[in-house]
Amino acid sequence: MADNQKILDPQKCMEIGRSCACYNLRRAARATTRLYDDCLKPSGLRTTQYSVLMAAKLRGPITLTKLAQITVTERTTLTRNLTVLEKKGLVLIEAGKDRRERRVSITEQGEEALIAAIPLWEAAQAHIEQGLGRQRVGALLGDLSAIISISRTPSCPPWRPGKP
Amino acid sequence: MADNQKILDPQKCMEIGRSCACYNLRRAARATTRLYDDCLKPSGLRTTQYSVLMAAKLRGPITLTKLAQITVTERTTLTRNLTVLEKKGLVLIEAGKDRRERRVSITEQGEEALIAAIPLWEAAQAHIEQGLGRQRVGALLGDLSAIISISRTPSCPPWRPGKP
DNA sequence: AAGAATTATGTGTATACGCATACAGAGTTG
DNA sequence: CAACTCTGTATGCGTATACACATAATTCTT
Repeated sequence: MADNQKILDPQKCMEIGRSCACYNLRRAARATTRLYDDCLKPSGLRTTQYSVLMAAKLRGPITLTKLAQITVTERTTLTRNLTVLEKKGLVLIEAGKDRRERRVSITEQGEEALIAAIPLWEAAQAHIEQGLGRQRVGALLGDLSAIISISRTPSCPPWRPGKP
Repeated sequence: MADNQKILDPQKCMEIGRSCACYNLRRAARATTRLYDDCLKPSGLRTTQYSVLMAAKLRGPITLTKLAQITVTERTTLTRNLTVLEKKGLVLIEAGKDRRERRVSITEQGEEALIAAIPLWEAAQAHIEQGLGRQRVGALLGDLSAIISISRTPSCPPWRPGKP
């Protein structure tokens, strides 16, 4: 089987499009984001903001880097996402003992925003669970966790040059 | 069960964070995107660009709106994504008979980019399939398709005001 | 055929995302 | 303590995402 074909086999392309984990995860993420964003609209929060806020609530005062690891977000992305929440007064960002650190915590106003958002989130989540079935949703969540772990494992060596 | 609590139950928050379909889909999408982007790096294509290019290849000359539906992307987002590919000379965008339409097709250079990218994509995909198992990947793909359909179904009525 | 409704697309604005790079504080070593 | 390294963040840049709104071309109505 010659790997480096000069001509693109339509059959193969079809199969690639159908089976690509990343493509389909991104499509599904976009679709669900629109649903959740739409449901959350009355709260003034977007899904991303809701998620970060919830993580800040749960993990209490936490450093940027740790919060980024939990949410599988680039540190630099999280920095800017948090800026939005800080401007809205929903989170507090302050220096820790180690003055390099920035510790994130939820504010009173942030908690109120969450309280308002939770029933809206429940509607979106219920829509998914009713459509797919709770069991399948559970299986999906397990697969997603596994996918995250696997994606973080830096195999795929020939194409991950790293730092020489 | 009082729905509108004044206090956030940590237990409940934990459960929400663990079970939110959107949050976990987005996390997984970010994780896989980094893996695929990393593998695709030698080709000069990002995952998004690779996917759009592949769709353009498969669907031949196709209008923006239809391509947007297939890729589950906002039309306006796709417009800008295509601009990047057009600047690189990988796609051609031209008016159709109906002069409102913009028809997208892949160029010769675009096909060459795909040919170079496919083995890199295969490495990323193989990494996922080896880690999760082909069967579980298959189940996941099915769930993702279902999630997309469900998310597009505009139930969730009280929170989708629509146009009055 | 003039006007209305519909369809296909583009722009302004704002958020979300991440790589490369820079910098500042903390720890380590001579 | 000076120099080096390591760690935690921030900034510059470019791409990705989508809503609200605007525009142009087609189709429908009367």
